[in-house]
Amino acid sequence: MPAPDRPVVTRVAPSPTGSMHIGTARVALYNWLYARHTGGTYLLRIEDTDRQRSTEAAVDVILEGLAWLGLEPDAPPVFQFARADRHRAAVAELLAADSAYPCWMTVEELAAERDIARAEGRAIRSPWRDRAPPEGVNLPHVIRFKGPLEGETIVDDLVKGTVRFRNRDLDDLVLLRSDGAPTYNLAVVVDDHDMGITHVIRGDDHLNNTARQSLIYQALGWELPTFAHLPMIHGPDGAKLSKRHGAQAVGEFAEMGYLPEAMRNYLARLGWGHGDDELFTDAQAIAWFDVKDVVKAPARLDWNKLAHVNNHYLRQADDNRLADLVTASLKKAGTSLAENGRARLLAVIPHVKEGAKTIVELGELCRFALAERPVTLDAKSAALLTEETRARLSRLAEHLAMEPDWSPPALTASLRSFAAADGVGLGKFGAPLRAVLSGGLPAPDLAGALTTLGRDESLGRIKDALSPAE
RNA sequence: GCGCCCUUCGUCUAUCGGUUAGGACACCAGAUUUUCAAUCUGGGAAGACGGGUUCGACUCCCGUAGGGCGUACCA
Repeated sequence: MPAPDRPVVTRVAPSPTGSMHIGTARVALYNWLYARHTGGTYLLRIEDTDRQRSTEAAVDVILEGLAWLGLEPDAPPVFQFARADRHRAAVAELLAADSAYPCWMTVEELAAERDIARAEGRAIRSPWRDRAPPEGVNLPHVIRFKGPLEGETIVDDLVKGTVRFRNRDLDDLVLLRSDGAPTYNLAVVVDDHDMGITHVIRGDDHLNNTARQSLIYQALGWELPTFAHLPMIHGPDGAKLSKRHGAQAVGEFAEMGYLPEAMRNYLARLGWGHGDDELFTDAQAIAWFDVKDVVKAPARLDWNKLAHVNNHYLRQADDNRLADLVTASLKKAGTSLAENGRARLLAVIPHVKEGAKTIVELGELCRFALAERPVTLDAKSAALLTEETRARLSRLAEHLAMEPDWSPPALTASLRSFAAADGVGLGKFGAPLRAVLSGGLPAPDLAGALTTLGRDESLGRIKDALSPAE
């Protein structure tokens, strides 16, 4: 346990695989929240010891993902691979202290031992643990950790509580591969120590590793950090979250039109709670968050709730920002804006954003306003234009043209007064009016649609529909 | 096989031995109505199972079942 007066240092340590799992995003968020809550520091380490998969592009995906989420680290990232010499030096220390040993087992021998060990229900053991080196000196070998065979290792986890492991169930893990490359379990310990990490907050898929890592800390004579293992995020069906559940990577959520602040709120609430609070600001989350309140059980991703949270933030978002996002989203879908597109977007967004769950959906709701005259009507809309409704729309156009105040309340009143004057209910001309204004695309209420389009465009669209193209 | 973790409404959660087990999303019904949505009102919905401990258990202990993770010269 770190000294209580030492300032908190947390870290998120993803491996660059080409995408950033949403679970990683939540781990980052919790580390960030805890660091902010305690006035500590939040760091990033790229675990790039797997040279095959670790590309610059894969690293960028992580950096961009964190930036998008607003969870950038407080210092430049540490690259694990670059610290390989330091890791090897730590192994030299372990070797000198008789806490590690070279192992010359061949892959075949290892496979055979694995089979026997499994059959006997025990951990694998290397014969080289207590044996002198072989004759031929330069044979390839790995360096293994020499852990205790008796007693138990206790992990005091902030989330899971006290977890006990019998040391005899723990095998002597490989520290250095036969090519001299450090392994993950060694590297994390050395890096977390060197980076001064006080709280290791990570996915609970690492809980089993923790016992063996604790042993390494002890062998090196280092103070243990506090551990907190977070449950994983599953798909709606309870299985491990994967592509087939709709999305898995942070970038996919961004592309689908979720707002980063919505993701933060949703992810924070998934596996952690503060009474009945559902929607909260970053400041509130920081004030309330504590790792010890994290739930123990894995949580399932719920698209409905995410949509609800996203809608909440969409309503609050600045319209200019939304216009930017919608523009980008439409562009991705192959629609580029006309010259007055920006102005039209800004006019329509306030009227439709309450009904949108995502940016993509918001874009769909904006489409009717972006259409160029003459607006093409879909079949259903065209069918509404009978002789009778045309005549009524014509009278309505005259009526609206005289309306001095082109605002929602005035237009609502105007539509009512027209209905009265024409001796019909709103239902008689509401649908056709909507049809000629929107062409059949989704649109807000009539007054909202008229306001969005403006006087000229609205009257123009009505007029277009009255003189059908021959 | 062995080891470790987990288990409250469909989902996310509250409860920290004594509650009519609360909230949110979703769902259902109704209201509103110019489409869809939004909005408003109301409703149904839970402690996996079996043993203990206790005056009292969702809460503590044990077992069972189910799920997850690990068991790599991946991370």
